Amino acid sequence: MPTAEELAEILKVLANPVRLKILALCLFKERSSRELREMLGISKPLLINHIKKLVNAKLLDVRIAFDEERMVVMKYYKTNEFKVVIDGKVLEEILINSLK
Amino acid sequence: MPTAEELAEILKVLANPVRLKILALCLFKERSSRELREMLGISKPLLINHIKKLVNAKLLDVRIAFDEERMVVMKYYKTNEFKVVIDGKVLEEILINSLK
DNA sequence: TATCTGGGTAAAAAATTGTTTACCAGATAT
DNA sequence: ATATCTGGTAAACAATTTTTTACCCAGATA
Repeated sequence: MPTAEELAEILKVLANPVRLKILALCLFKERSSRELREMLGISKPLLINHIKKLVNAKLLDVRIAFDEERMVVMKYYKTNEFKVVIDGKVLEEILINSLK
Repeated sequence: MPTAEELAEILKVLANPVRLKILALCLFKERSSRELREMLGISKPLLINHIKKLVNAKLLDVRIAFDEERMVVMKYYKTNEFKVVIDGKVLEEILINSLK
């Protein structure tokens, strides 16, 4: 049973087309930073900024792997399974929580 | 089948605690501007601003009534029935639309 | 040496949102 | 006349979010 503030917070993370596309792209297979950048056509700091927010909200998972051959740490992103619903039932819960 | 931009737009309207509370308060009965202002403790222009966005997104309905006795136009707000879902299935649709 | 890859960050600019202040009309009441 | 109520709006200011620019590391390659 979320409060209006809590629900708004997660919706704020989802309410961005770039972040929705990142989640869509990492839905079936994990993607590297570079892959995402090329598919979305956005700058590195911008992608990292969006990824931060998604990881922070636990919508996106990170797997850190060490490439033995190239001696490089790699990060792979994959969308976490989630389901956010906003309907009358959820609003009713908010109403009850705000009255309390 | 929404695009990432379309879904983000409606989520942006929902991603605000005040607007979620307005929808919750107008869920079971229609409310006047004054009622909402007193229950939420916010200023008139601020309430109207939030209401505008909700009505614009078709999440909130307005009924305009003329009070014969007091010769005053009254507006009553009621939450429209809706259900917004964000999950793997929706993200998959976004993925297909963005590839197209 | 210079450039590429991988991983970033910090700060500033740009754009969007949220909120306040001040004002409008029309009718009623003091 | 002054103040209340209903319904607003328009402009300014504040705060947040998005995006860019510039910089950092290390290791491999030309």
